[in-house]
Amino acid sequence: MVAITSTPAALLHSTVLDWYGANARDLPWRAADASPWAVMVSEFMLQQTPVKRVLPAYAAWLERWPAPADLAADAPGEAVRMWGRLGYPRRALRLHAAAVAITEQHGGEVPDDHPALLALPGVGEYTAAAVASFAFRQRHVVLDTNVRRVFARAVTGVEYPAQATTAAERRTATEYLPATAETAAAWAVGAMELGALVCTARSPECGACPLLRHCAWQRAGRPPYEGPARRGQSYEGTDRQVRGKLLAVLREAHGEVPQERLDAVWHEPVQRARALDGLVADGLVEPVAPGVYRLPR
DNA sequence: CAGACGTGGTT
DNA sequence: TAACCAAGTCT
Repeated sequence: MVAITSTPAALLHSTVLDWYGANARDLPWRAADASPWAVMVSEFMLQQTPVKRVLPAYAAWLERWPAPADLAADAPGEAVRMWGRLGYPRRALRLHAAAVAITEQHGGEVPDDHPALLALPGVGEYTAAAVASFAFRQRHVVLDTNVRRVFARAVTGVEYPAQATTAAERRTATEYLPATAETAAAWAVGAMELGALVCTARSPECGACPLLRHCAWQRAGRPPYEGPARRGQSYEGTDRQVRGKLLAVLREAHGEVPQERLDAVWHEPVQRARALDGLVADGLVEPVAPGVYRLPR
């Protein structure tokens, strides 16, 4: 049902809420019994990693560590190992550090206020708002890449948002933030879902979009993106690739690894050494003796 | 604040 | 195929 409303924002809200009610995916972190910790785990994993790849890792993680204290009691290296091939393994380290902070400073319960969430390792503006909104049903601007794209198109009338989040975007998102907490929380997840399923980056399904008639980009004739080339993420031959190969060996080793096993993953010694040093500096790898390494204890 | 930071799927 | 994209954070 669509509510009779008087403002454009309220119309947008009810339209998206109705659409979400009929089209939302049945994701485990949205289940009624998903704990705040489960929501937080999902948010860490979903930072730059697609839902499909997160699903199995999320289930395995929570089975092993159902509460923050469970993870905090384990070695950070175990978090890195469980992270598997989700990518950006520093997130695993930060999630472990967040679990320690929650255990030591918050009695083992994920804090429910935004500033406390923001103070946790690996929790930035988006994740703090997302956990506060999804887990605690609070009223926050939840501005991720999906919501930014929906705003860019439906409100601003351009195909893509700027590379970095601008003050203008935050202003727009704040203007459109529903007044009540429950509606704001529903709007946050609904706008994200719309961006993820319909208003997608590559080929949006405008024909199936509930905002078709309200969309400024549509009204403007869907003009193509004009800004500077959106820089790709080159990977082949980068330190990141070497780090990934090194860490993969450590993850699968379940113990100490001699230098020669690491040397085998990359031919170029200078870059290889730089990558390994970087992993050590980041705390992802621990030197135990000259020429011997392992995941952090 | 631009750039670093993994990995795999899609176009 | 190379480029782009995926619920970002940190420095």
